[in-house]
Amino acid sequence: MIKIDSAILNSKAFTSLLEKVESLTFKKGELILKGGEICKYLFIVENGLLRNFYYDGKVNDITHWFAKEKMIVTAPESFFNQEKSFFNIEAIEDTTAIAISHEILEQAFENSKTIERFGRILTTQIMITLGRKIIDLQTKNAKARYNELIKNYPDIFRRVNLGHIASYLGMTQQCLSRIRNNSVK
Amino acid sequence: MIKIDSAILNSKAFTSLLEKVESLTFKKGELILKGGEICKYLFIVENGLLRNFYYDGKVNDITHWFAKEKMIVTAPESFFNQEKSFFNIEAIEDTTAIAISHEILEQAFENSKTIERFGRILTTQIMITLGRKIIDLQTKNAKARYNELIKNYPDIFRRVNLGHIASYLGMTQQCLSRIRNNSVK
DNA sequence: TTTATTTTTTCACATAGGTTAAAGATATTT
DNA sequence: AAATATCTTTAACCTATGTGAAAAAATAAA
Repeated sequence: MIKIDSAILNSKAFTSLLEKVESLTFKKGELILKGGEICKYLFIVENGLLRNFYYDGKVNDITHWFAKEKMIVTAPESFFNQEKSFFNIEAIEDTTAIAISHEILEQAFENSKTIERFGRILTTQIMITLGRKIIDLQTKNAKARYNELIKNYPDIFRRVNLGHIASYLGMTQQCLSRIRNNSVK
Repeated sequence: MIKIDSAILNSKAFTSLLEKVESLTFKKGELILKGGEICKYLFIVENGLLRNFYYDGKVNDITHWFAKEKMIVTAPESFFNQEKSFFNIEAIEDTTAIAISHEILEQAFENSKTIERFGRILTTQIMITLGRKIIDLQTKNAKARYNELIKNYPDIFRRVNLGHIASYLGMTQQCLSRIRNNSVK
């Protein structure tokens, strides 16, 4: 989960970029991007909650990340390289999001060193966040990962169903349920 | 493991950046960065092999990534934000690496839109690579992760001891040994 | 070469978390 | 409010991988 710094959101270069982009609305449950399609947009959530997820080849869909207010979500590989997407994106709540198209963003990168810089800083922060998630998966057990999430994003538990949270945390829903009922240390 | 595109390495802006930076040499086994220190350099390996790793709080050291020729390694959080490092970096072979200091790189970002762009594209690719690693950890079993690595980086197995590879793959050395001896499907 | 050190394998046993199935809860629709 | 669908918990059982300890093999040092 990556939050965009307010200083960036409010900067001149960024607000002038935002003038050129659409704000889209989605209804709860709406599938915004389907795996196999090319992801046209990078979304910055204004209100609501989006998630991107994929299928593990078997039955399950696995949440890769959530994006609530001021957070960013896209299908990274698909959006930045304009190739078919492995990920799906869906609205978990009624959502309005700024939708920056690949074309507009590439243009902005070309034209503005400041935006290019924002892009670099943003991807750097995402890189760091993903690195932390790898470390958590490799060193923490299910209970500890749960505790971490509830500490940092308690509101997620009010807004998202537990199945999505479980897969985000790298465990089954039954395992999460066990943990929540303290039948696990 | 992130390889820098040759087109970038050979570009004018990049070669002029490289004129300003040092090339350092390390002996096999040398600890280049120790956890708790601030990481001064981003390394691009010319010859040899580096790895960055961390301690899991218990006994084990866990390899986070390897960097062989043309690959890049640093302690991302520490280097980019100039804070204390969670990671260590060590030389697994005698190594020469281009060492780009934070100061020089920040200057280059300021002065050159092209370098800024390289930075953004590089962090974007790292972001995508780390995303893939998360997916692998969540959806593939130990055997499948092993097969993936031996397919993509067979030379690693000749150059790195199996303990480091096992932790990189998110399993114990004993588990890796079992897999290699086909006592696991 | 012998000795010491490090790396890799092997084995018996333990366990966190997965699987399957079903029962309870909560929402949503009619 | 009844009926239907969705979400969450519970429980019994299973399995992939971890743990600890030791043997075997490989590598380095004396």
